[in-house]
Amino acid sequence: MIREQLKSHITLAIQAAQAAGDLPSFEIPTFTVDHPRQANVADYAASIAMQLARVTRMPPPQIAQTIVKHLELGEVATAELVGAYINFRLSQKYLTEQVAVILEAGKAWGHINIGAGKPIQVEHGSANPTGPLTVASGRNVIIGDTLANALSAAGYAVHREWYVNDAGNQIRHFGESVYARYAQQLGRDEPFPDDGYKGDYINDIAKAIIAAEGDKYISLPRDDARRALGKIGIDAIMDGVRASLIRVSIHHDNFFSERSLYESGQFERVLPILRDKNLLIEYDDALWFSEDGSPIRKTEVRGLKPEDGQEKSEVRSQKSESKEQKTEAVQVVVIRSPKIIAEPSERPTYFASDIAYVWNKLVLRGFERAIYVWGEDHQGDVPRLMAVTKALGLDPKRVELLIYRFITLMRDGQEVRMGKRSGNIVTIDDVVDEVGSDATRFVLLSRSIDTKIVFDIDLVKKQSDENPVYYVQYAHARICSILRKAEETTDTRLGGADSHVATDLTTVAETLDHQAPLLEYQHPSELALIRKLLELEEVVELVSGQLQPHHLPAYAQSLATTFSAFYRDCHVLGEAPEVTASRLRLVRATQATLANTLALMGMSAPERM
RNA sequence: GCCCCAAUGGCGCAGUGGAUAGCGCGUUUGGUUGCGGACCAAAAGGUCGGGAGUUCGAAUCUCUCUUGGGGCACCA
Repeated sequence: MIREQLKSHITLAIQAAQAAGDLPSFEIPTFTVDHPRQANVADYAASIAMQLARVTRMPPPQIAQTIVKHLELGEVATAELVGAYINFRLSQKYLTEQVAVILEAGKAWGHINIGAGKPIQVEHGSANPTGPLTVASGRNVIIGDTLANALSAAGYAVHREWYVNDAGNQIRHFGESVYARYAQQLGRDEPFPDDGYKGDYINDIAKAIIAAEGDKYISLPRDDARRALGKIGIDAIMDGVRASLIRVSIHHDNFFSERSLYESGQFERVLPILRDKNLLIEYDDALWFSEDGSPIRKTEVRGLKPEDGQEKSEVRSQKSESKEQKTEAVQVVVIRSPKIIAEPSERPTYFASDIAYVWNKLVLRGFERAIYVWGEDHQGDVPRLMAVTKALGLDPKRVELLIYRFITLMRDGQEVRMGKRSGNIVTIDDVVDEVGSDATRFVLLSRSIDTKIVFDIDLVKKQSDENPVYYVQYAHARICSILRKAEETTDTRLGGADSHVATDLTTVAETLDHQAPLLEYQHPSELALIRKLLELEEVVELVSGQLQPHHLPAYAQSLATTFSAFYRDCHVLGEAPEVTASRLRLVRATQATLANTLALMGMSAPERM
């Protein structure tokens, strides 16, 4: 990447200056080369001279001058001093060459290799398998999938996983619900459980089971029937979820069963690690994890209100003693208890699963990093997962938890309230049916994960003409139109081959891709466009490094805008043959960049709209 | 009460310790005898919530206050 190149040039210049005695001896600190806030100032700028003022005891402008004196940039760029800033402007020659680089890379343009093939897991989705995929979970999977795309482009070996919560109380309620509907449809007078799932889809599942297997479960003992029907129901739900995911271009490498952590004995094998460190404590008939191994007191039980004033004041005085203590609240969580479920051996708590699961990810499967995409409702669970990761002797930096804020769905000017239990849900399918997958993905990606998104279905539909998603795709379609037109009017200017070869867009594109560069680009709008194309690598670095997918839509829009300026200023077809050919190559490179950006976001790049 | 997140033009949001804080929408005024007008240009619009601190330099880091959102079940 050009930014890295410039950095190493600066480093070399500093070392040369030191060797020549122009700068004193010191260790070069980490520094950055950035885009100036105002693009017309320079392409890149370094403020290293100001950083070095103290260590060199020289005035910053003089340091900058000294560095520039020793800078050898070749024909890549020119350096200019502005005060203590070293400003770089990429040369026309360099920029022109980059178009060939982009065309050569093609679909791989934008791929960088900071990941070096390291195995990394992105777990996303993982909604309870008790109902269809909701639009609320849509943000989860779309964030996760896009990050996985970006990490993959950044050179990591990415594994995409969905964690199926197929154990626990919710699953029991779900099984009971399916059983009740099943029995009711077979004419039994079966009461529907109070905690049951009331959605119509439960009826559909029951109906399908009856159609496929008849009434055979009715004669089984109730608990057995409940379990069996629950399992069938989960499979049915997950089949539906998978179908919904495909519609938004999301693929998981694995659907990991929570239950398998117990059935395989993994959980029982991990537990001794904590026991050996004396971090497991028996209290009140339950098994607890205590981060520092201290005994459990009632006041420490998460969420339990102190029962008398004395304990309460004890807690308060402890908290207010020092600020360090406040931030390091000890994590105390129950692992299993007969109060949660009568047979704790069958299935401990959700947190117990988390323990075995993180061990499974980092140790058994050897992912260097495990990224979790969680909704804000799980925000409170972050400290305990980090605590147990540490307790297992694993580097907590390997676990990265992304907490995104929920979306508010609006329809007919009103907020749509959702709840899986009540059956009042808006599925991702509903939204995709109305506004399409591309718009759904773009809208849900367009803001930082810390920002609540108001997804107004009517607005997204109504505004479609002015919607950024169409603006971006329009730019791509327009490019394709130019390439098509080039094919119609083609002659030898398209690169030596006989003029009848180009029969479709692909052929034109391939011809362009392998053509030798003809002219050096010099129009400001041409050069601005190339600079913008080069940013894709930086965006991939940014998104994968900071795990912030919202930079992608922003870049896509900015790229489309820059292309529009070029389109306005630089006519492509019908110019002098070399000009047309050069600009066609640039247009083609823009198409590749735009298409790759859209692909990272999981969106289509339409040739016509 | 404790924890997490946020506060940046009218609205919605970007912003990596660095130069004159950007983008979209909206508003105003313009632009087509051109490869797709689903387009483009110009203008107006900011004490970056308040205060203190660190730093050569703070929208960005620290502390504090204010306001808003979320989380604080032996639920998942």
